Amino acid sequence: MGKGTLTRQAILERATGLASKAGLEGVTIGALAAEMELSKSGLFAHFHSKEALQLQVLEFAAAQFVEHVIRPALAEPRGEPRLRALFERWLGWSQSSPLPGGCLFVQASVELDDRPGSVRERLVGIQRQWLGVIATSLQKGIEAGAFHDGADPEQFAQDVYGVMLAYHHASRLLHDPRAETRARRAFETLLAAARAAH
Amino acid sequence: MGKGTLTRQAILERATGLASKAGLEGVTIGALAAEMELSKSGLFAHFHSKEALQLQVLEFAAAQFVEHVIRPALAEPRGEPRLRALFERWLGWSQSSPLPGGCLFVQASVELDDRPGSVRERLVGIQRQWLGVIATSLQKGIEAGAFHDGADPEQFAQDVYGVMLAYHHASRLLHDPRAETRARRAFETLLAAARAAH
DNA sequence: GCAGAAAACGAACGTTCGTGCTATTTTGCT
DNA sequence: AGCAAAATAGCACGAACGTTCGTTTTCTGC
Repeated sequence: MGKGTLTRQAILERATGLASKAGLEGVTIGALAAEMELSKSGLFAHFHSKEALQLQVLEFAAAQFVEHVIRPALAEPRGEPRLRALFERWLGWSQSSPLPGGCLFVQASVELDDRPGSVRERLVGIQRQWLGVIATSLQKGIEAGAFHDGADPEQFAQDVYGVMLAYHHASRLLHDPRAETRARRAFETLLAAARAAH
Repeated sequence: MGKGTLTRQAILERATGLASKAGLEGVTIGALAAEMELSKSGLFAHFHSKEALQLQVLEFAAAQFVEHVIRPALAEPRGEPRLRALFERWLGWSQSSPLPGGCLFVQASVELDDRPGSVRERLVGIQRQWLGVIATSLQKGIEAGAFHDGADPEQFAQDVYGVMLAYHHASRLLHDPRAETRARRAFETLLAAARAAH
C-alpha cells in the first residue's frame, strides 16, 4: 500500500468521526486539513471534490459497519442469538470511540433526507441493505422454527430501527441514563412477540 | 399588532419550513431574506443574532405543535382515545405542509445533539416536555383503569418516539410507502401491550 | 399633513467555504 | 545516486456566511 493510499485512509477515518458530530456537510476541507495537519489543497488533492469525499466517507463507514457489526453477528447461529448479536453490536457501534457524535448514518439520514444527489442515493442503498439484513435474519429464524409464521420481517426491521433511533435521541440529546436499558427492554419485547409458541 | 410584529411572524413561519428541510443552521439569513423578498439587513434587524433567530424559530414551532397536536389531543377522553389522538396528530404534524422537510424537531435533535448552547438547551426542554406529555397520558390511563399497572410510562414514551422516528426514516429517506402503515401497526402493538386485561 | 418613530435598504467588513492553478518536496524504483 | 512520479504546499479566485453601519423609505399618532 503506497503512502498516498495510507494517508487517504487516515483522512477517511478522521473524517468519519468528524461527520458523526457535524454531519457530512460539516466535514469541511479546512477543518479536516487542520485536524490532519495538512494543507487544504494537499488534502483536497486526494479526493477531487467534496462530493467524492462524502461518498468515500460513507463507503468507509459502511465497510466498518460490516466489519464490526454485520459480519461477526452473522457468525452467530440463526434465530434469537443472531438477532441479539446484531442488536447488541449495533448499540456498541453507535457508542464506539471512532464515532464521537453517535451513529454516522443517523446523522446522515436526517441530513440528506431531502437533499437529492449521489451521496443521498448511496446512503439509501446502504440503509436498505441494513434493513434487509435485519429482516432476512428474522426470516431465517422463522424458517428455522424459532419465530412464528405470522411475524413480519419488514415490520420487525422498521420496529428495531425505531428502538435504535429512540435510544439515540434519548441518549445523545436528552442524556437520559436510562435510555440504553429501555432500548434493550424494547428489543426484548419485540423478540418475545416474534417468538414461536413452544 | 404592529407591522414589525407581523413581518417577524411571517419570517418565523417561513423559517420554520426552511429549518425542517435544511436544519436550524441551514436557516441562512441570506436565503431567508431572499424567500421573503427582503434585504439581508432588513431581516436581520428583526432578530439581533442568528442564535436569537434560531431560538425564536424553535419557540414558534413549539407553539404550533402545542396548538395543533397537544391541545386538541388533550381534549379527548383519557386512555386510548387520548393516546391515539396524540399519535395521529403527531403523524399529521410531521407531514403538514408548513414542514416540507418533515418534523423540525427531528432535524434539530440530530443537528444539535452535540452542539452545546442555548438553542440546544431550549430544544432539550421542549423534547422533555413532549415526552412528559406522552408519559403522563399513559399514567392517567393507568389510573383510570384503561391500562394495567405494570405499564411503564417512560418506557412507553421512548417506545412511541421510536415508532415515530422509524417512520420518519423509512418515509423521508427511503420513500417506503408502507412506512406509515407499519408505524400505525407498531403503535397499536404498544397500546395492546399496555391494555388492561378486561 | 407633519413630525417622530419604526422598518427596510445598500454597501461593506472579515471569515470561511470549495476549488483551481503552479511550485516544491518527498517517495519509490533502477 | 539519480530520476520520474506522486504527494504536498502555497496562493488566489468567487461566493456565501453573519454582522455592522449610515441612509432612506414607510408607517403611525396627533
